[in-house]
Amino acid sequence: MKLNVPAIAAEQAQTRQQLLEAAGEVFAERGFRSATVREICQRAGANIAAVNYHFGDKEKLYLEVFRYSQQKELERFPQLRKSADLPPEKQLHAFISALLQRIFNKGDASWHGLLMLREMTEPTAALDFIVAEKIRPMSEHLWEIIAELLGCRVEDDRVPRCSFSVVSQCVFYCHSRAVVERLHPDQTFDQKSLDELAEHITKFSLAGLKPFRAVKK
Amino acid sequence: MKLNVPAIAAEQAQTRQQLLEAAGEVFAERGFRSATVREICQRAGANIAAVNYHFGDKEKLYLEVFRYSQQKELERFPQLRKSADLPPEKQLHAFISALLQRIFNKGDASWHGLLMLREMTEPTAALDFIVAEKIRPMSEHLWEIIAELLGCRVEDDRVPRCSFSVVSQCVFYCHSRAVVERLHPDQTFDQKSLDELAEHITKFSLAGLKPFRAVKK
DNA sequence: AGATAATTCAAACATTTGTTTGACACGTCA
DNA sequence: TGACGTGTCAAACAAATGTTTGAATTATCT
Repeated sequence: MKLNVPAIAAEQAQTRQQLLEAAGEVFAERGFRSATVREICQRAGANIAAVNYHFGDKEKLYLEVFRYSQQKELERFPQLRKSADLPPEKQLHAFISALLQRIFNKGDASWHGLLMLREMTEPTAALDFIVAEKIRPMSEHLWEIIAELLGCRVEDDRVPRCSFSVVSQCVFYCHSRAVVERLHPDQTFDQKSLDELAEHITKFSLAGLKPFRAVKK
Repeated sequence: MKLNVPAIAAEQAQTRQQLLEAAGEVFAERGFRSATVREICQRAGANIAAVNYHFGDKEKLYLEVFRYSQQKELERFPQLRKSADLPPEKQLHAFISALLQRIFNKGDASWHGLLMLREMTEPTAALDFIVAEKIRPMSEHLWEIIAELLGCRVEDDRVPRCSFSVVSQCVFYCHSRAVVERLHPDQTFDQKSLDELAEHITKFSLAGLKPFRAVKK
């Protein structure tokens, strides 16, 4: 079964990347265990032996997918941090909005979020990588915003709890999407809904933070 | 391999139930696909053929586990609804507290929550059952509380959004437990922490609801 | 006790699946 | 041109796994 002539050298060295893309899809759809290297290779247009040749085995491919995913997401969403000149209320809104954008990123690789979701219920070494490279930086950024809004130090006990209260409202629509869709079948997640959602969460959170504000000093 | 003599007739008719218990554990630990009927039967002290004999096949066993789980939870947590004589603020606190108790139920069947978690990332027919039998009733109860706090009708658009903001803070510690543990390794989930958490979420939510209150009429 | 149905058991079957193998194609460089 | 390294391919291998089977065991009822 020979492919057509064009794109010879081009596709040649791309097998590895196509495997990563296909693996990302399949792992996200089926999970590590249920995903088969046969399907991955088929979707990548590669031979069954390609995975073992390029990555060693299925598990090494899985870990490599996360590095690849993280790298691609960095290209897609370069900034998100550093806007310290804005008032903290605006910063919080920007944070929430950006987080929702990432979560519902329908772009060319919507499997990033799904893969992370799977790591939640069944953590592997990949989750340590994700937390260290992705979640902790975001979390610390949010802490700074929250601490400023509360008027306390970042190390204060109230900061992580209130941060969780904010983040939880965002990730909820990702984690519990299946339930939300069953409870409210008409709910959509287009850009307009996302903006409204960010608005709601910001309003709710800013008000929710108030009783935790440090006493004037 | 003969077992010892005592508990003959007792264990005999229990094979089916022991299979359900063991299946609940294994499905929760490994997921539907990765769970093997061999391990389930081994943990239940039954023969490999027991699953097919008592339930038909692995998938029917899986669905039966959810019915069994739901039934057991109803025995464990009978009430949770109906306390309309209390002020809505107290009702909200009771709801949040009860939800956290359920989520972190360490009792004789801590796999209920894990199983639900897996259904989130990979919904099957079981999720429809759960939503209809378990989640929707709880959700509607919360709607009534929220509507009363907001001073609006249950059908108002603000009600489901604000409800999600409340529920999300509770289920977050279940869904993102793996991340929370990595960010805050010292965090525990004993009874005392749970009470404090319920306190926090209630305080945050009651304040968060304020700007959404209907204008006086 | 004896017949009948229900249940359990060890073994085998058929399929799936990750991995390996050895041959083949292609480009590079001496 | 010829040797060599890289990448690809079809086929096969070995292990795991859901399911089936037919005999053995146990319970139930007359």
